[in-house]
Amino acid sequence: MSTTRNETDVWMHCSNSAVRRAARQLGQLYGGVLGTGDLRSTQFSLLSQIAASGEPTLKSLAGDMVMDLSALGHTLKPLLRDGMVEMQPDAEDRRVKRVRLTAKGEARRDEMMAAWRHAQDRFDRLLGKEKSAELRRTLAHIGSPEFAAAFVAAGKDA
Amino acid sequence: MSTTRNETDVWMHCSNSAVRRAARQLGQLYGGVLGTGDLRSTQFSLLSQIAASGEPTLKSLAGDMVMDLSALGHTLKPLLRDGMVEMQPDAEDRRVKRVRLTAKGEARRDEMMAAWRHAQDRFDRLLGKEKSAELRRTLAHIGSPEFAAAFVAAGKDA
DNA sequence: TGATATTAGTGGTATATGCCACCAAATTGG
DNA sequence: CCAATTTGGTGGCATATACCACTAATATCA
Repeated sequence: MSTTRNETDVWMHCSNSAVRRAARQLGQLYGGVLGTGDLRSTQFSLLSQIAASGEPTLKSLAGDMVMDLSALGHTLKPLLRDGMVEMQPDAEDRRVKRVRLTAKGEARRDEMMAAWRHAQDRFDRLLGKEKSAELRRTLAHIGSPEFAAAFVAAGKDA
Repeated sequence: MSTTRNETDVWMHCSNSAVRRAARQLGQLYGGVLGTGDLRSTQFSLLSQIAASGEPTLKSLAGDMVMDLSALGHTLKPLLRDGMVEMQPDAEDRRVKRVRLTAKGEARRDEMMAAWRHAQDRFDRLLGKEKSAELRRTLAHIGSPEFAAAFVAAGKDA
């Protein structure tokens, strides 16, 4: 009755549309596997990055996530409210705030790890392990500050 | 001062995190090129898909965009308000509503096409034309209903 | 045909994310 | 050391997106 899928579809031409569409799909699929627990898949990502960073400042975390600083602040609010993370001002520079996981946050994240691995395994199997790794490399590159800088620089002339 | 970028970063392991992060980056970069006009890059994508589909029903458009039906409804609201699109009930089936671009919507979209092409060209040049096309193919596959079905089916056993 | 199930959309609520204006703290230049 | 600038965060507002409960219209089938 629809879903005509022809060559005029946007995501065949526009990388931005394509990656957003894929993000929606993966959000649904991973979310389905993670189930309706305390944490959504985006929050799981954020907690994981915080854990990987140690005790990052909001600024550096926003940079790592390629997220607007204020967007990060907003996104953290429910996690603070639910006691998954805590924030405290830096001792050296009183402008700076650092985030870290609470015990509860770590516990919840640990509980989700198994389900996440299921989802990721399924994805890898479906796309092929090598293709999947290659895709992550490409996307990591696109998300890098070097890529952003080069993209902006490429527009200086035109 | 930060951005330590080590192998523990989430997007090296999690395709979902990786694609979301890349989506944020491209949103910024394309958005920067498109400038602060009437339409954001997401709205441009949506208008383009509507144009490509002819006069789609909300349901089929949501399917094409891999978007929740209600999310699509919400996303369309500002576009309706600003007269970019219009909706009318289907003649055959009174449950169904169809969307189409207004003259204004088409005009605005046309105005943005040049800027969009600049952004896309820059992206293609930076990543390499072939790699870029390959990426879009991969992402289109991930966004396809077949992929979603296979992903869900792969979880039936475990 | 009439009860039931399915389908398409709507509205509410919550998270996700960006831009802008603003504030406080720190840095820099004289 | 003080004034101007830069830097890190916050809050408001708007869009993006999901899930749920609900309604209206259609399709099914006994």
